Amino acid sequence: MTETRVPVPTLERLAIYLRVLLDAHESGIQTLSSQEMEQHSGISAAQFRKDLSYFGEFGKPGVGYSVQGLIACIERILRLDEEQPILLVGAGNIGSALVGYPNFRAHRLRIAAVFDNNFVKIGRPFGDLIIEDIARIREVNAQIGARLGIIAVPAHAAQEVADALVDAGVTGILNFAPTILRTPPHVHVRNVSFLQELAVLSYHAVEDALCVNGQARRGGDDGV
Amino acid sequence: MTETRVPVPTLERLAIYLRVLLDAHESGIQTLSSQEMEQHSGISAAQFRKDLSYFGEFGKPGVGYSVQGLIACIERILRLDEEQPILLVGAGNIGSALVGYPNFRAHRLRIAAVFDNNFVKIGRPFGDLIIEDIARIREVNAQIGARLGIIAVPAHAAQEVADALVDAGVTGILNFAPTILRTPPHVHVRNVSFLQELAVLSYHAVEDALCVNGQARRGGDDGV
DNA sequence: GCGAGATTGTGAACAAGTTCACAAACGCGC
DNA sequence: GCGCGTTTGTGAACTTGTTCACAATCTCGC
Ligand SMILES: NC(=O)c1ccc[n+]([C@@H]2O[C@H](COP(=O)([O-])OP(=O)(O)OC[C@H]3O[C@@H](n4cnc5c(N)ncnc54)[C@H](O)[C@@H]3O)[C@@H](O)[C@H]2O)c1
Ligand SMILES: NC(=O)c1ccc[n+]([C@@H]2O[C@H](COP(=O)([O-])OP(=O)(O)OC[C@H]3O[C@@H](n4cnc5c(N)ncnc54)[C@H](O)[C@@H]3O)[C@@H](O)[C@H]2O)c1
Repeated sequence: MTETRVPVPTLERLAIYLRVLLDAHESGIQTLSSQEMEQHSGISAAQFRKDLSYFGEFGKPGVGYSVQGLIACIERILRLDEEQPILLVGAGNIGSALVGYPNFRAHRLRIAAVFDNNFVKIGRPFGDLIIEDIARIREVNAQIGARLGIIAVPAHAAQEVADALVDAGVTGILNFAPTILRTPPHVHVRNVSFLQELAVLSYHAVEDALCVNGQARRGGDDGV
Repeated sequence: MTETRVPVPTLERLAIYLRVLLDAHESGIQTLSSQEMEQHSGISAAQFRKDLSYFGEFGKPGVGYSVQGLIACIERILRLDEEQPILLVGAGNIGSALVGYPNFRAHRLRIAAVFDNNFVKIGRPFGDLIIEDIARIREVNAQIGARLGIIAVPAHAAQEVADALVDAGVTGILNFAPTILRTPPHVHVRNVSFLQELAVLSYHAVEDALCVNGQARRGGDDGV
């Protein structure tokens, strides 16, 4: 385990492993080999072991990994070992789905406050919370101390909301709006784009249809 | 342009380019250089050109790319040049956000039918649609001919829904449920996991906080 | 305690994707 | 038409991430 920078794909998979482990724990399974992890996660056993090797040694040769122990380790790595408060901005469709989502709890992620700028909405209940004025975000987060924020506002408002989140002390942003956000270097942004996902599927769906129905046809495109 | 298999990251970026181009078109811009694309998309000019090179030559040296022309080309590549019907399964929170989402239109993606198995919901209106019985999915898609499906049901029901979608002729699935789906090889699946995204952010958010506040502290973890 | 069988952790080989750098292509002004 | 500044398209170099393969480690039964 030579301490290098951890690849992002590894972090993404860590969350998948964690889900599998929680399921296994639920089912009363005590121990899991990398082989079994491959079965359940679809990620190769070698990849699983390599991923963990960035952080230390968690398994026992000949046995596998303690489910409970590994859960604790991965949670610690991902800082999910203690509750992570989150600021949600945008009390619309997406925001609505998120506040009601029960699975966050299992990962100790909690939406701690919701903000909007529509003063018809401000003051109204939203899930367990009351919608707050976006103007008060700094002040509110002085209490909460959240490092994570979610942007669920229309694209044209996303940048100013990002600025407000950063100003309020957030260093990680999950962005649902279809825009590129400009943020200081210490702030991490991850974009969620359903359109992008569907576009990729669209390409493949038809591509494969051609290969299945017609004869497997490759190249042939003149390109001009 | 040697005809090779197109990398998935390239396809993902194609959707981003398309969005930038549509914005530019909206603003009346006629021509765009790869340099300008970098400005707007955050993706390097070289990457942009390399991505396009998988599909042909679309620009003019010394000038750049015709915005309108490139929009048409990328739409054709992503099969977004004619309407793509989509089957949505699960008329819950996520489903609700999706049916009401206006941006799909701009990409010629249309949710053509919604299915659920809760017979309190079946028959009710949902956006512009009426919720259909999941049992009728094959029959309904015989009319529609959709190749794309979205799974927005609880995790425990996701696999059977996936099977139903495949049976109905779908070859691309966007999956919101936190499970690994088992599908035939010709079916492409993309998973959307907010938890995963947040977990990655959680790692970085705190990691960076340490580097900013405390002294840049690396290693030191005993790992056992 | 010791051999058999299982499984880990990891360097080394490999694959995939990104960046570089430059020749070829273009438009424009003269 | 011709040189000049601009920008493309792309092989080659580089970087990053994945897979392989095997020595080292552990358990268990006897
Ligand atoms: N609905 C979907 O299925 C879907 C899918 C993909 C992406 N998105 C994107 O997610 C974002 C949110 O989508 P939605 O459907 O929830 O939108 P929505 O219109 O339902 O909600 C947006 C909310 O943001 C609030 N808002 C606007 N400007 C604000 C500001 N400056 N500060 C604070 N709040 C502000 C509005 O008052 C509204 O309550 C959009 O960018 C959309 O493109 C939505
Ligand atoms: N809500 C969120 O913010 C969120 C976030 C991330 C992931 N997800 C995931 O997305 C999925 C949907 O979430 P949601 O909040 O919309 O759930 P939901 O409970 O609001 O809706 C689920 C819908 O699926 C229907 N359904 C259940 N079994 C079915 C079956 N066999 N066939 C057809 N329909 C069936 C239910 O009747 C219900 O209408 C879940 O897997 C959830 O884990 C949700």
